[in-house]
Amino acid sequence: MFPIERYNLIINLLEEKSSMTVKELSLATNATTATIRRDLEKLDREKAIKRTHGGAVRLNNDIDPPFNLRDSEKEAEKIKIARVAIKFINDGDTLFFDSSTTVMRLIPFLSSKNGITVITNGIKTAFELGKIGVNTICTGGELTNCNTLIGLEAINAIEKYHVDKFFFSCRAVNELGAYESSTQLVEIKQAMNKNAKESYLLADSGKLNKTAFIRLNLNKIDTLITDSQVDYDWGLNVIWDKK
Amino acid sequence: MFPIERYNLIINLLEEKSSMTVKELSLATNATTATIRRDLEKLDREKAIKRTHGGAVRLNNDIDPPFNLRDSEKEAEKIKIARVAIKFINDGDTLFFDSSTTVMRLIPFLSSKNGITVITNGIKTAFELGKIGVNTICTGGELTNCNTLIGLEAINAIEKYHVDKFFFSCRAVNELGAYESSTQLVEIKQAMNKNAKESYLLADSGKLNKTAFIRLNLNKIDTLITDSQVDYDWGLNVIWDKK
DNA sequence: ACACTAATGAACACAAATGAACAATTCTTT
DNA sequence: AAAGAATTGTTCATTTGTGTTCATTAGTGT
Repeated sequence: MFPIERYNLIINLLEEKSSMTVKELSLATNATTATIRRDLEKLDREKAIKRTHGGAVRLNNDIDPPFNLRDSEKEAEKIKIARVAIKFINDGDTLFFDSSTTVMRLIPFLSSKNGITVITNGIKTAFELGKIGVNTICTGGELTNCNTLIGLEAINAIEKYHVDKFFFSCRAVNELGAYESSTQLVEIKQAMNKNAKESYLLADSGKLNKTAFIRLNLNKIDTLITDSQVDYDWGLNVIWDKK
Repeated sequence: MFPIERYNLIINLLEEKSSMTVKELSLATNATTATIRRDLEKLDREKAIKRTHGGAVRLNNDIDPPFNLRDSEKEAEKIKIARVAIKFINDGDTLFFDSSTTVMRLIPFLSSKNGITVITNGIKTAFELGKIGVNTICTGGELTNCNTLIGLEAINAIEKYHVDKFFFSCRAVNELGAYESSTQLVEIKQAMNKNAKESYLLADSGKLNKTAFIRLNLNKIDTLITDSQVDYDWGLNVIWDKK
């Protein structure tokens, strides 16, 4: 086995198991513990894994928990957007929410509304909605990123409901449409879009005029809400924070 | 368990429970109290938690009081039970978990297993499973208590899967069966019980010989796991924490 | 063919992590 | 306030993992 193969194997094993000892890795790769230690040192330097006394753990793992503090990125913009978006929600509305952090910023403003029902594929979104007593329905599905439910189960759940409004975000937007990073996310959003009377795309200005991996058609999107003035005419209703 | 994993576990537990004693943490992590004290000292220095006499509390005390309150009781018992229960889970098992906090105490011990898949109707349960990289499927449904998914949607999801083992808790147990506080919870648990080869009921000793609103038949329950010796013969396999 | 380099394993002194024991400290109860 | 209980910090021993050095092997370039 070549070194590179071993590195990949180690990374894959760690992705599956979240932590492994040097001994386990040595057994799995047919290399001595000395070699594994050298590998781990290198992979740690390259930030591919996290070295620990006795073995290594996956990195990706602990980025998530401090959710409240974590996504300080574009926080102000997201709140601005939420303050605009909340004006489109009326008492008694039924809503689809995607699992994005931008849409989550709407939740605090929802407590002033009455009789709202939200269907979402975001676990944290559901949790936060539940906390403030909003009538919440969660789609089923497989969990990714500790947060988002995807797959057939999720799509089926979404297709059962027909709602008034769909609020969602994306990775990038341009005149051709909105972009996402995986087909599975696109499927979810298209299913929600299809079964909503109106759709609202929430995207901070940093996402405008960019692309990402896969496109989501904008056909039925009524309104793009963003945080600063835009001049493009993309054939849809564009609203931004005026102040 | 590596030190880093233990640190994360401590922080996660505190995030959920707002305060834990050194003893409880020692049970939960399989480390002696001396080690926990050293950990807490370190985590306090790093401002990740707040050390107190007898244990530790979390720093940002602003999140989800309702869920925490109910759950602060019987912590040590729940962890004891989890330590017994984990022995029944093997690599590659497929599992149903209910949304109880008792079953959640199993999660930290799951990271040492390989190829586990869990289907749950608990949002927090799903979230915690996702964090440690366990393959997780969430049922859909209506959200209650910020945590539990119920209703037809949840039942339908459960009925699609046939698993090896079902782990659950309840409000009370006696010789006639297990009791729950609502019919909807009973429906969920019966659906899971039906589609699992083996079922394990986790109940602290305070729940034994009590009743609650509605009964769940014990027919297919193989094993009751509890935290102290019991003398009753209820015609099922009863296991308790020996030490 | 030759010198050179990368990769690996083996050996070993050193360091980290932990548990156990116990005196000192802090909390609780009366 | 004093006695008793619980928790803590400290020290010590043990286990386990680590980094380093050295020798060997196999591949690379001239």
